[in-house]
Amino acid sequence: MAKEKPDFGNEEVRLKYRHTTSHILAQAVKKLWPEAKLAIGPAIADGFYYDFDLEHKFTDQDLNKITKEMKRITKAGLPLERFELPREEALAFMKEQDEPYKVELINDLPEDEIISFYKQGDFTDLCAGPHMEKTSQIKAIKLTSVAGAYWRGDSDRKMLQRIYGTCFPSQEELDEYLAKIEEAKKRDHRKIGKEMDLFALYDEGPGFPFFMPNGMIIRNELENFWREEHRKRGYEEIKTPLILNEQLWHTSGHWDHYQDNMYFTKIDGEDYAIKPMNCPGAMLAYERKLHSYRDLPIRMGELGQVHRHELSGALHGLMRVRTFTQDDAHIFMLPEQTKDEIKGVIDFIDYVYSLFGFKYHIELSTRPDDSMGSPEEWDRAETALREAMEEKGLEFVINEGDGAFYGPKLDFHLEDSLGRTWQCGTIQLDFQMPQRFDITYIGPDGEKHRPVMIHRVIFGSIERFIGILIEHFAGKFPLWLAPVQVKLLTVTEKFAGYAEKTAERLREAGLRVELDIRNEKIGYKLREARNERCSYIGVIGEREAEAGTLTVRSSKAGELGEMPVSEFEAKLLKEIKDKAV
RNA sequence: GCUGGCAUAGCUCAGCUGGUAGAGCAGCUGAUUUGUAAUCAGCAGGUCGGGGGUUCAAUUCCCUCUGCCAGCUCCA
Repeated sequence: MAKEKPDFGNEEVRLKYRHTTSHILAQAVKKLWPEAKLAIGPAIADGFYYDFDLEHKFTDQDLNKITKEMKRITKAGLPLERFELPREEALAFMKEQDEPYKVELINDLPEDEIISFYKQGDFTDLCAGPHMEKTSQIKAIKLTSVAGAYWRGDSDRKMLQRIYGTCFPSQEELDEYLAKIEEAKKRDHRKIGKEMDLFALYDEGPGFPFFMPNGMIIRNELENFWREEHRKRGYEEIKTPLILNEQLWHTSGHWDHYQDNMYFTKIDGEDYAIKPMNCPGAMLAYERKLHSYRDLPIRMGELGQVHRHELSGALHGLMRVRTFTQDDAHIFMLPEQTKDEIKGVIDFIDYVYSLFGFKYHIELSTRPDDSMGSPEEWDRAETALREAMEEKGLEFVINEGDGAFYGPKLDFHLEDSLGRTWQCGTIQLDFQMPQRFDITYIGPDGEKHRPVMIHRVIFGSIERFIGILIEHFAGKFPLWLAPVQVKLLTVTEKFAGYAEKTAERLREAGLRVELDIRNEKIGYKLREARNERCSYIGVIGEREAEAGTLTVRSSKAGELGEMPVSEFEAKLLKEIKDKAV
């Protein structure tokens, strides 16, 4: 029975397979360290893990030892047998086994839940299942790492040891997976950022990235694009200060709800804060004058640099930093304009992400524990976001309790090279700030009314977005973003004159051109130019100098052969104009 | 912040159980004038992340701080 290879294309089968392997991991650990206490061990996206509470710290050698024991268990071909117990017996059983975490899990199960166990050989685990029939169905196992993880994901609880692993129905598939991970690591934006000299982080400023000339090119192009697209969509742009006085942050609610993430300073003995968000500044900008209902919606954009105190362990290249620039905007509108504005922003985000070929998923983050405002206001805001999504026919997952303290939000998540997702775009609906700042517009009735407000970003943070771009394109950026669009290489120094003239012409046309007229072999210069990920390489020798041509190679399309400079120039300008990827 | 690991030249890395450091690439100098992924030679480059301790002697052992990596927590 069930001797055929499991269908790994089927998610249920895959999860079942890996869940069974996590039980085998637990069995092996219990065999080697009987005093280990079992927590939980689910299957996850690319594998599985199991959490243990154990005095002994697992080492890499231990992982090898455990793997050996796991292989012994799979060879033994133990059947997995399910059985159920009434609540009291289940508790007694786990108490007898001295598994306090399992006891806690059982205690927290709903009254009417059937409590089931799976037994393989001398090992039994509390588990809802399902599982494979026999341990021998598990073929290729790799334990990948050990890391700390809080019991029940609660940082106030004990930290356990988590062993991560993965498994496949064949060694070939496992090897293929591991090779893919190795490949993906080469796309790491921290590595490419260093290789292409885009940005740098120094011990002098952990989480405070420096942008180098090549990185600034990408950044400036993105910002130019951002301004142009916002202009088209009826946004105006402002810039608000980095430092504002303490009182403002009391008014906004940041003092009460966001203080742990803020930096503070004193000026002339008065308390000031460095802004962690741009909204309070935008509120002041809005209320500088009276607004008529005819003026709404007002879409006020700002490339606003914020500073947030992130925990040191959370920092990650450009993806998670302590200062970043949000491509922020605050939309002030009539209540009845809410849904259309939300839809407009959804379309805007989709337009930008699609331009780069990004895949993304959307989450609706709801009311957090520490929030401002009434449940009714939150319901109203969540409903508006939900309905806008539903009317657009878009799928989303609910991220319970992850909203901002002032309102719920739609989060747009992009993937890095290893498939980790990062929140980039977000649309947040806010009924709180308008009240707190008492901002108004004059309605048709001549009375003051309260506008509704949206906070939204498209890139999210320029820094994080650049990180995602680097990994997505592995440094081979679309031409319009590429730091070096063209590099001209001479075969010998004799052709330096023609090369310089050509470079001058292309620069004149607006292209970013570098020139390599060094006295080196063409193969050497070519190799260097390719390593620098120049978009186009133009080789210039005797033939080209005579014919007024270039021999062109594209970083994406390979050899393109010889072409007239005019044709080359037109081709590149079109590619830039089209923002081709 | 927490758990574990790591920190040697600009970069990538060697350096067994303690005896004050080495390679490749990059850089500089010279020669080579070259047609699609590395021409040759020479030179220079490091108080071995910071501080403290043990020792006759510490890059190596211990403590501590800082930073980095993976994960957790948190989040754009």
